Parts: sequence; C-alpha cells; structure tokens
Amino acid sequence: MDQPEHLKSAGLKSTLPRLKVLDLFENSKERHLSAEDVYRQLLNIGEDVGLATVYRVLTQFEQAGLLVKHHFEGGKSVFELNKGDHHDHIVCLQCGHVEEFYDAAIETRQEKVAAGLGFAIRDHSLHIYADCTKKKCPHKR
Amino acid sequence: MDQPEHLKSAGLKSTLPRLKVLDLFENSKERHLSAEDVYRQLLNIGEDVGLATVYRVLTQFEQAGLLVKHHFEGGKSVFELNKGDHHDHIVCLQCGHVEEFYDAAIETRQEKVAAGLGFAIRDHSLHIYADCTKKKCPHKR
DNA sequence: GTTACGAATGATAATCGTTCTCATTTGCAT
DNA sequence: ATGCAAATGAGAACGATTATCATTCGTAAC
Repeated sequence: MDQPEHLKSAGLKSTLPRLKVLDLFENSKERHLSAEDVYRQLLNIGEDVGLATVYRVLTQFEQAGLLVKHHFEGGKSVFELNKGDHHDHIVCLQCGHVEEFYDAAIETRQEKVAAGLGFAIRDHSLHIYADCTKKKCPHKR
Repeated sequence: MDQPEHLKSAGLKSTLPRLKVLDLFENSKERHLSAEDVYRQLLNIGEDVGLATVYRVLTQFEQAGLLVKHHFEGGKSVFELNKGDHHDHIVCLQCGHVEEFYDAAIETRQEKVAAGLGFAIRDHSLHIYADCTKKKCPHKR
C-alpha cells in the first residue's frame, strides 16, 4: 500500500478521494474506466464523492503519470493505470471490452513513416475496432 | 460537376445546403473540416445555412460513403472526402495540420495481430501526434 | 494536540460539441 | 401549377467535461 508515496512524489496531498480513486484502479476487474464508471463505483462503495472531484483527480493523475487516458469511439474518455509499457488497443464491437496489444514491427514502422515525413512522434494512438471471431464472444458481459 | 448524381445514387434529394457542403469539400484547401468549419465557411460565402443542417448533412454523407469521419484529440470530429483509399493520419502539434500516410506493413501487421487475438477487424484508426522537425514548421498558419 | 492557512472538495452553473423537436419551407413528381 | 413528403433552420435539449465558489480538510508550525 504505497499509494501515499505515489501521491506525494507527484506533489499531491494524500486526500481521501484521491486514495479511493487510486485504490479503485488497482483493485478493479476492468482496467479501463471512465470518469462516470469511477464515480458510480465509488458511490456504490458508499464513498460520498463528487463527480467534479473525480474528473479533477483523474486529470491530475494523468498529468502526474499515474494514469493514461484514451479516447475511443463513443464520446467518453477512459483511464487506465500507467504500467509504463506502451500498448495499443483493440475494442470488441460486441461487448465493448478492451484488449491490449503491442507489436514492435508496427511501432518501428510508425517511427520510419513519421521521420520520412519530417515529424518527430510525441504520441500516437492505434485503435482497432473488431468483431470477435469465436462462436460466442468470450467478453460478453 | 456530377454532384447531383452522387446525391441521387445515395437516395438524397439534391438540395441547396447539400450541394454547397459537397462543393466546399471538393474545392476547399483544407481536406479535413469540422462541422463548425463547414458552417462558418458557408456563412462567409453568404449561404444562410443552419448548424443543425450541417451536422445532419455531414452525417448523411458519411453514411452514404461520400465522406469519412475522424476523431482526433481535442473534442471535435473532422470529415474528409472519401477517395476510396484508406490512410492514417499524422497531426502536427504546432499548427494542427493533418497529413495523410499509408503503410502496407502496418496494415498487414494489424490484421495479423487482430487475427492472433481472435478478432476480425471492422475498422481502425491510427493517429500520430508529432512535432515537425524542420526549422520552421511549414504548416504554420 | 491546537492552530492556521492554503489546498482540496462538492454542489451547481457553465461550456462545448452534437442531436433533437417542430413549425416552416423546399424539391420534385404529378 | 399543385401537393406532399422530405429537408431545413431556430432553438431547445443533451451528455461529457470544466469552471466557480463557499465550505471542509490536510498538514506543517507552534
């Protein structure tokens, strides 16, 4: 339970809402949570937190490098714990489940292409939207 | 000027707003336009069109396959003429200019990765956000 | 332990992009 | 020309997110 250190090193006071949000991400089944998800789950746990605070905390955590933010189709942003490893996402169109993957070949090709066009990559996002090919979608919720 | 045919074959009446929007995309310097962009430019031309209509028309054109929609960081969606060729995008962080590219190796790797995970790709988006490496950004506006 | 002060919170209003509603207008087949 | 469904425009409504601001909390100094 070294959460307070995480917060401290990020220059953030160790407050109740912040600890609860961090805890949620570290113990939740679903790695990818939207602000609304976090808000609802905290209310369910009995935590009396405001939606505005959730948004603020998520943004602070993202800037502190604790979380990473992604924007998939469908309006709302989702956050996930930053494990330090870059990866891309494949989204199941049936159930919305998000799977992660990393492909070195794709990464290096991107660098090559960008360099060839005279750009230095600062960030990138690759989102694949797909149907599960198994008989019954194993991600159905 | 075969726009009416485009519309007709899409089952859309050939109305003034629709023709103006199509015309804008075919003659605009910037390939990627948001709804707001289209709206403003039409007003500048003296066309008295409503924002709601612009949104409706853009959506219809997308469904008809005339336009393609993209969602970059920063909230708003942009549309571009559908030339039938898939391509990805690199966005200049300095000026917001969008450059297009296509890399066969990346495409095939994506298919492989998705297949390996048990998915059939329906759609995907690869957005690279980068700094221009030339002394002065040639895209500065 | 109190105290004090700035940072953090929560309720709510505001904003932004987008969609919906509905009365009016338009395209087009007759 | 005429009629009617389709399309339009103004503005309301919407969902996600951000800003405002009075109140509460964390913590460092006493």
